[in-house]
Amino acid sequence: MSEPRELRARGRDTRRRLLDAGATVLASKGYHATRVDDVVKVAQTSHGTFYLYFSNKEELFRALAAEVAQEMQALAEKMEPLRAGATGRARLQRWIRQFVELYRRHGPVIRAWTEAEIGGSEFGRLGTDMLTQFTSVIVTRVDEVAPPDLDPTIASLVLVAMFERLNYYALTNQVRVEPDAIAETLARVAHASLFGG
Amino acid sequence: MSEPRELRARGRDTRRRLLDAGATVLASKGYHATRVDDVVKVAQTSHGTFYLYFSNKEELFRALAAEVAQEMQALAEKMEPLRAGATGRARLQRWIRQFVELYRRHGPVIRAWTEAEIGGSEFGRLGTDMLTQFTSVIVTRVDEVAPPDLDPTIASLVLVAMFERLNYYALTNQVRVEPDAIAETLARVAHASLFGG
Amino acid sequence: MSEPRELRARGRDTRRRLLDAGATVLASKGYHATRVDDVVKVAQTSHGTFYLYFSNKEELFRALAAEVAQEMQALAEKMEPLRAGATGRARLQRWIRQFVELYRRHGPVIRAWTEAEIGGSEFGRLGTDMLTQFTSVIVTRVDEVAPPDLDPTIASLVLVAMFERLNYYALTNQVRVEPDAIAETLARVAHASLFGG
Amino acid sequence: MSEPRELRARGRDTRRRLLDAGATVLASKGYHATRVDDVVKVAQTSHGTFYLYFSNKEELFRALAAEVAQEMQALAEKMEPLRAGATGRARLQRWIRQFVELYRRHGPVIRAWTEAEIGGSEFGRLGTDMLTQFTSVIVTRVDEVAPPDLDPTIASLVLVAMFERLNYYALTNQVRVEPDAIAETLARVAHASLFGG
DNA sequence: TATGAATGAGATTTCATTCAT
DNA sequence: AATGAATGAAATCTCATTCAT
Repeated sequence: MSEPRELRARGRDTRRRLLDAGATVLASKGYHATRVDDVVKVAQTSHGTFYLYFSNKEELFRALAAEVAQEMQALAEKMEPLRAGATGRARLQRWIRQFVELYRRHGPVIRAWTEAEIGGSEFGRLGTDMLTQFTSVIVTRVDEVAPPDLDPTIASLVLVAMFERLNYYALTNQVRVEPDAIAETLARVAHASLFGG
Repeated sequence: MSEPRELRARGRDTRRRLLDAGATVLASKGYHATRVDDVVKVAQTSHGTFYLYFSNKEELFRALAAEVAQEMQALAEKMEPLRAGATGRARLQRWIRQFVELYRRHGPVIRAWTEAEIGGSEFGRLGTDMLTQFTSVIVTRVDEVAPPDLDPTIASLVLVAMFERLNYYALTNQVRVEPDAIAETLARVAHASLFGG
Repeated sequence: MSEPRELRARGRDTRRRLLDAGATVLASKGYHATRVDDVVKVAQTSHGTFYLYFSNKEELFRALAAEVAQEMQALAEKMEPLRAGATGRARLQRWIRQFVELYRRHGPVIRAWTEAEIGGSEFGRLGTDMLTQFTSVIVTRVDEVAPPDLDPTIASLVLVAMFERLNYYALTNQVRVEPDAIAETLARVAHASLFGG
Repeated sequence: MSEPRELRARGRDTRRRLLDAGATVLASKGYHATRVDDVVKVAQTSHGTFYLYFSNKEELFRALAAEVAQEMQALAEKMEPLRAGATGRARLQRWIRQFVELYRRHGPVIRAWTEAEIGGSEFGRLGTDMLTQFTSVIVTRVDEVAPPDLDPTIASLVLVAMFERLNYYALTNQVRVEPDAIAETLARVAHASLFGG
């Protein structure tokens, strides 16, 4: 079914259009409220074509998620060791700035994970896994520097939690905050929690 | 329609059962996937009865949300001024401990807000409003003590973000973390970000 | 889902109407070509109602098949020992006459089994099982009287084959044959094949 | 459309491959469940190509049926006059043996006729016609020898019914019966019904 | 106050056939 | 002669809401 047929240029284009349309609709309606109908309308194609490329709605989002997961994984691995001092904080801030950028581009998909988590769909599990994996890299870094009385796992979860959620607030709510301000504040709080003020 | 008819004891009981059932189902399936059918099954009553008490599905969740909103408002107002030092941190931790407890009881509804936010339902807006209101109290407290180079609004958002999300992770994911450990870590990070290590 | 809810008189009536409608449509269109739409039209009800009683199309036919299977089983068990001579043949003929009657009433369902057999649906398997069971009773009777050089199993299959198919031809094709003539010829051929002319 | 264009060797080959694929799929899925998609996959060609050779799905099956019909007609005409006695029976058995062989090769198509009969498709009618024609030859032979109190038409239908169905049972059901055993039993029963034991 | 039954709009999915290269 | 891609009509199924008792 979903056995990835060899695609010619046109086919690849259509598939891409469907993926992009999926992301767009996801952004405005959320996972559960997204209709295949909306997606094909945005992609300017037909129902039939949709099922030519994805065997169902969930698969479209899995494909979308896989793309994002890959980027997140890559970003996680780019995180350098944490360091005290202004230089260390600046370095952390630069990394967070990239996270903000990534969230800006893929926030809808990441949010959709969360939404799908509840109810135990395949897709939701993918999100949980991603977060877990992402966090585990952070744990490594935190572990290297955390004071002995701070549990590195919980601390890392706190960091990921605030990274993710603040970006979420910034993206959805009226709260108009500049990406740089976000990154700065996050870096400051994260750094302070590990190395003190 | 929804103008609360005078209810006898039996009626009040049925209504209560429906609300509780709503919360239960919300917890396991999330907002969009919750079916009236599930709710009435759990409440051990019928479709017809449901619509005797709520004019539609959304109204049930609004009622549920109103209850939670009230508790959150009360908790926010109980937040005392923030103080440096071990005593200040301990006091903050006690307050956070109460938040953890509240989240433990009402997490599903809070999560559902988030889920419903996307797509712009009435219910979703209610959640946004709640968070905004809740945050605004925090802002007041943070404003009293934040160093001049820290934006109190963003900082407060960071705090709310990490409060909410860490609890969320703790409640959904496999991550088995004790309520007290959560409160402690959150208090520590929050305190450090405002007063230094 | 299909857990047989307790049905009140009205519900039982609707369910019955759907079953009868199913049999009617089956008769005119066959299994694969039958549309839920046709069924509900004949039953004078709605799509929604259909799925209140059967969780899908196949289940309707399974229910129908179960009813027929029960009648067939009962008829098989009513078959008396086979005997040579005019009396024996007359007795066999009376039994076959009942089979003809049964086929006249339930032919469409029996035919649908055959149609569904190919492709391996649940429903198809039910048909195979029924035939097997039905045949096995015949085998018992044939075994009591068959000459030593006649394999009772194959012989019984031949009998069942001609019983079923002749009725089928009579019911579908233009071939206008009277039920009594069918029963007589079948009895004659069956009797001759076991006891000679 | 379907007016057979002059085909070069390559075209003939493709057409043949499609016909064979059609028979294969028919065998495993039955008429109604056969998809053009399955056929072209087995034939290792494309949708577009399919419609180059057949103007629609039904036409493929008509072509297939025509081939089988021709063989059946030929076999029917090869049936020699029926005779009493061991020699006559042996002769009949040899003919039936050929029928078994034919059914073994073309059973799927013959079964598909039956399946398609219901619902009144062109293809189904073709099957009915074929059976009628086939039976009419048998009637001629039976008429020559049937005792006066046996209706030759019904008797012939009985014979055809048991020929067809027993082979069908043997081919589909688990019933493992040897071709020779089938032919022998069929010959015995048929012969007995006409000439006595 | 309660409830079993019914409804129908709308969502997903399938597949024969046509198109464009 | 061949084929990858596209289409859209039609089918199945879901579920919030209303009805009738």
